[in-house]
Amino acid sequence: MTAEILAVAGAHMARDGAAALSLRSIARDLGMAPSALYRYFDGRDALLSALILAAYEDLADEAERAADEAEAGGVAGLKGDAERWFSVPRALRLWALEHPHQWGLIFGTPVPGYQAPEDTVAPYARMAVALVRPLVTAHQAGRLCVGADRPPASAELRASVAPVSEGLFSGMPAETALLALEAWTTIVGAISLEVFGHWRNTVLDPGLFFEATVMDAGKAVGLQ
Amino acid sequence: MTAEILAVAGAHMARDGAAALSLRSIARDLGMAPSALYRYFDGRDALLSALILAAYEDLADEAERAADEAEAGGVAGLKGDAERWFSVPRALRLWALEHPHQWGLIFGTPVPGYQAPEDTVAPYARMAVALVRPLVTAHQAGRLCVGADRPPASAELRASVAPVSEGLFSGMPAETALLALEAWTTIVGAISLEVFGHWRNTVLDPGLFFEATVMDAGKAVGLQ
DNA sequence: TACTAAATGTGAACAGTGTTCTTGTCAAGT
DNA sequence: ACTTGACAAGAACACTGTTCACATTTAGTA
Repeated sequence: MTAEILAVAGAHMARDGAAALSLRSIARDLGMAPSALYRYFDGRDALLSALILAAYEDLADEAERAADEAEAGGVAGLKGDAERWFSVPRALRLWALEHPHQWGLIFGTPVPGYQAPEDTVAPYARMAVALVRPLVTAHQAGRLCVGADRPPASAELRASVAPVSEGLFSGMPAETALLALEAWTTIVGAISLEVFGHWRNTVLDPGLFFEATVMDAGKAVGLQ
Repeated sequence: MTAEILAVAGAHMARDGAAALSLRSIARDLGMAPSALYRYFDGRDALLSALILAAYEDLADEAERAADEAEAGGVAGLKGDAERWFSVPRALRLWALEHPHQWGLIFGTPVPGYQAPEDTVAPYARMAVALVRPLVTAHQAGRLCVGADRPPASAELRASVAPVSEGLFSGMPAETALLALEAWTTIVGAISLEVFGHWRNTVLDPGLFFEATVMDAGKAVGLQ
């Protein structure tokens, strides 16, 4: 039953966005009284939180699926490093284009009266390791030439990215973590700008631009 | 009177966010009846549109002020190219941190029932030229070494960024426009990720990370 | 079988919202 | 003196989230 409520709530969200989510309209679609929903969720905010969590999980699943598929292409190099690197960002972008409102739920304006529950850090981490997996495999194969002409990062900067450096890139130079974070920043920025409609009359082929952007970011991290 | 309404509406927005903006509460603060507001704005959406436009203008003013100040430091090179390049992004970030809700209004989830009016393209363009000004001055001084080791962009890709290439970088290689757009993507991504709270337990010093990110992006465009 | 207790759903009510419409007032201009 | 317009108020309508008291069903157990 909880799942059924979540399903129709998700459908409403996908069609009208989070701001227009109405408990009464969901109840109408389910043939129930509005107050009946309170047996399963204590209020609109809780329902929205559940939807946000579901969006995180869905996006993380998508990222992992893309990473798995890229690795299945042959870690040895049947697919190039660049191609593997691109697969997760492409999957994220396609997911975002298919589910713009859910993307906005995760990376857009935070919804008021809602602070990210601890449950979102798990899917967020899954997404991060999926994105990063091609980088560490390339590093283990000795094909990641870090910081071509980049001066070494300061101690403060290295300390600032320590969580990522130690969590995702242990045993690798801190500059790699820094540059990977910058790549992540660029990827999220590119998808958000496109999904939120900022490329109008600016970037005529967002898909092409996205590919070039992600590839340049990958090169900056050390991929060739 | 219209200005007065906008003022208290802006105050409400800055405190509670756009989703919580209430016509009745604004009317209460003004000592008026809610219906009286309809003399000046035809509905909540129109008022929100005015606030969005005001946010665009404010942000563009800030960017231009920063660019002017950077140039006043001496175009000849009293300030370095890198320092000039960083000044506008820093101003954007500080503005966003001071006005997180207005930043969300511009670069966050699009508000439903609102499509960007034509009026926003003017401030958006002002912001773009302010950001780009240090790049073109560096180019004119012959200090912009474009695409160090980057292979030339394909014809389709160059065509895709033609609006920016011809509008902001006329007479300069299309790769510069592409890389500047990528830098813009990174800047917006970095600010949004920080303002929307995604650096929690990830980037410990967002200011430091932002500076490094923008500098790396500038170097990618050809600054040294 | 009879009783209990939990689970589930209903309906009315309250406070709040955006919006519209009718009415009223007040000031300026012929 | 009369009209026109701007400005504001108030009531009303259709919504919204939320709470509460009350039914109804279901399952488990003495």
